[in-house]
Amino acid sequence: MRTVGSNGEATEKMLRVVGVRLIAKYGYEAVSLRMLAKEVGIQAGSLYNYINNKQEFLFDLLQSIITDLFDDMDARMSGVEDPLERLKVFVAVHIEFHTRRKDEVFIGNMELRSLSDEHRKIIVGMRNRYEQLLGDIIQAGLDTGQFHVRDGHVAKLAILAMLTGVSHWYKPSGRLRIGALIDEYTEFAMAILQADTPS
Amino acid sequence: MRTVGSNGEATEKMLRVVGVRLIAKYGYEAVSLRMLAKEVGIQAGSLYNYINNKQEFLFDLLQSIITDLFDDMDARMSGVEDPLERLKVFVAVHIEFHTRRKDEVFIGNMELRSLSDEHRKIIVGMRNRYEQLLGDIIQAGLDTGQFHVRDGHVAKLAILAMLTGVSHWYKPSGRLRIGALIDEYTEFAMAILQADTPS
Amino acid sequence: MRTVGSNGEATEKMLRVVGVRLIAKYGYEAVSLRMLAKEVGIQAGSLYNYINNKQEFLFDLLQSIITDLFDDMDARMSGVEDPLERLKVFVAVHIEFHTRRKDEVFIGNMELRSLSDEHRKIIVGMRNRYEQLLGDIIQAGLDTGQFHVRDGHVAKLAILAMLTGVSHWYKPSGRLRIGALIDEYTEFAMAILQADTPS
Amino acid sequence: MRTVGSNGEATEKMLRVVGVRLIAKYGYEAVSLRMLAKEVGIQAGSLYNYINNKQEFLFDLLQSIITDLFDDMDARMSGVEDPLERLKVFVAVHIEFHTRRKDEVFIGNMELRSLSDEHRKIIVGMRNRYEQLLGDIIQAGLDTGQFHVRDGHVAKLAILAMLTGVSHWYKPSGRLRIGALIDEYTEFAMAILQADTPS
DNA sequence: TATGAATGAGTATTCATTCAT
DNA sequence: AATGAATGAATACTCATTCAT
Repeated sequence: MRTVGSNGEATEKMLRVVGVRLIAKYGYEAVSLRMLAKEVGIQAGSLYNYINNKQEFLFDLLQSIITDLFDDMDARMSGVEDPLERLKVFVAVHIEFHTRRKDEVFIGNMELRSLSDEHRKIIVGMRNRYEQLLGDIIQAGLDTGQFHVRDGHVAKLAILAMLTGVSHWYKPSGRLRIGALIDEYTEFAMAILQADTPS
Repeated sequence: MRTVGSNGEATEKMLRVVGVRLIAKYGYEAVSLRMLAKEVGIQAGSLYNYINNKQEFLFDLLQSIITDLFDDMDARMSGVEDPLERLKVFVAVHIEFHTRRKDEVFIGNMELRSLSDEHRKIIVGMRNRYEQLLGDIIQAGLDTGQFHVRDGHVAKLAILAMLTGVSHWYKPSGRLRIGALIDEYTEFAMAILQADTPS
Repeated sequence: MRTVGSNGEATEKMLRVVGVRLIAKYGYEAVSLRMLAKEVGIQAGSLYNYINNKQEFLFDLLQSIITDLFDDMDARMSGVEDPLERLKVFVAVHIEFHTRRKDEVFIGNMELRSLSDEHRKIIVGMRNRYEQLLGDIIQAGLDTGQFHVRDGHVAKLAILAMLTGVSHWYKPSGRLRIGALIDEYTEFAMAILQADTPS
Repeated sequence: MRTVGSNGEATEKMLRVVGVRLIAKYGYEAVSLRMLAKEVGIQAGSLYNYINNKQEFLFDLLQSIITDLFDDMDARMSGVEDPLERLKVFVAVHIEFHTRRKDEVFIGNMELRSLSDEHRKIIVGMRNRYEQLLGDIIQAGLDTGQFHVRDGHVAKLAILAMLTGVSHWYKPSGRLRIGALIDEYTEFAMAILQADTPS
């Protein structure tokens, strides 16, 4: 029976937005479905019209986040071959995503612990594949002689931590434009890799 | 009601160690006092001979961690004046602490959300003062002309995220010695800051 | 997880009745929500569909009791002007209420200690206003010369304690009809006040 | 081993005084042995050098209170034969005790519910014997024709409730001297009983 | 699609009590 | 006579989840 005021699609979207916001703020474990339902404007029981259970809800969120990131990266990377150019694209896309969708990537990094073992395996696998994109770029640059860093593996980890860190402090209202940020971080990444700058 | 085996000091130490390990693995919210007590080998109620409540337990852990980090840094930094030398000390101490006491700094970064507002204010204040140590080093290097980075503030954030990241992946059994890690990260930090290397 | 038999209104009424009975018998502190829930026929957690917490449950009970008493008194007192007549009404209504709803007034007198400071302030305020009804009647009778007691304030306290005492021993199955009780207590009250009896 | 600072007798007295005060204020169930111990200045476990358990502690308190009341009454009543004189003594002793030891009689009336069945039987038996003292006085006065109340039983209950009520509101710092109070209440009791006043 | 009443297991915390020292 | 570490059972309360309506 269709209750007066029922409104499936809007509710579903809101659920996702509210879920991300609350989990980013309080953490998955600290967010109760009652709290979530209240913010969405429905009763707790009604959430089950949209989710199977709390754990799958988290998994779906995290999966769609990393999928989006991957897709963004893929689209922008296609056709770019030169390692240095690919590095610049990587930094740009990563920073853009990590500032524009900061809450989402934040929970993507924080809530892996809250996933069930099976779910975590899947998400970590996706994340590893994503991070390997940068690993491959670095290796390619070392092969071509454009990069000169000693330990490409550590460099990859260092650059990823450095770039991802923006999601911890970035505020849209802040001093820095995203473009300027990308320029800075591109220079940092190139410096770490001791990249040759084309004359 | 056997009280044989009462052993306050040992229990207290164990509580701290077990607490850090469990919180690092599952997160503060997901760790129940029952679980904690079981690992320590006492009844849940007996925890209250050592803690006032779960929240204060977390706060005390986090506070002592950052205090130790600060004290370590202070001791090693004393007498060092040159900005470049100070930068090297900062990187070395930070990496050492973040590898040797990796679980502790991990929860120090992850569990700020789980603190009460008042407790969080205190811990964040301490963390800000700690991070400003690096900010001051960078500014001093810019003033002396030893560093040439465009935006010292962003550089500080980038370096801190990069360095702190080791606590997310470091394994004592891994390929890399701490000494080698420090060397790598020192180079990275200097590269980011475009530090002059003394001839 | 059977929800067959969900029946909000009936449960709510029963909760109130059972609550009054248990608190009157064992005292608020000694009554656990488990016990209460068991008597009502639901699980302890389900109580929270009806109450916010144990303390508010008590407050709501006490508040509705004194409100009912006040309303009863108000209704029966309206239109009666003569102090002696008002005294008789007061005694009659008070005794009727304190016999017919003896458990309720009993907890109303016994459980003030169990209220939070804020709740107690409210209930005591209501009780004081109620008791002042008698104080005003006595003062009026003294003013008209119908009563001759030396200290009206002490007389008020004495009469109230005397009347309220019935809730400590009254049994519906006992020897005395409520009507006879009222007659006795009316005489006692008049005697205490040294009221002139109209010839 | 005699611990430094151990001080048995003083502790025992203090325990009684503190116990009465706390139970009067918060109620037996709401007073924890930890709270009690803290006020006395010892650890909770040390209480068991003085009490067998919490329930017996309450019983001992209540028993000694009613015993003291009984003894006071007995001593002052001895040698008095005339019903009216005995009534006056009863009122005087009762009021004196209920004002001077107000906290004690307060818990004596409030905490019967908190006694075990066996303990309660004993205390209620003692209280009934005490109250029967007044019942006997009234009956004697009716027999001699000095009192004229219709229902001696209800009169007994009414007078007892009235007299005992002082323990609910009496404050030593208040307006009324105990002597004046006794005079008032003696008049009230005589009025209730319609006692002949000797010319 | 939504409600609201319900479950049963869980949570942090408190408590009376014990006992080796 | 006192401590302090411990127990085991209890307490108020929360939670994810179910399901008849």
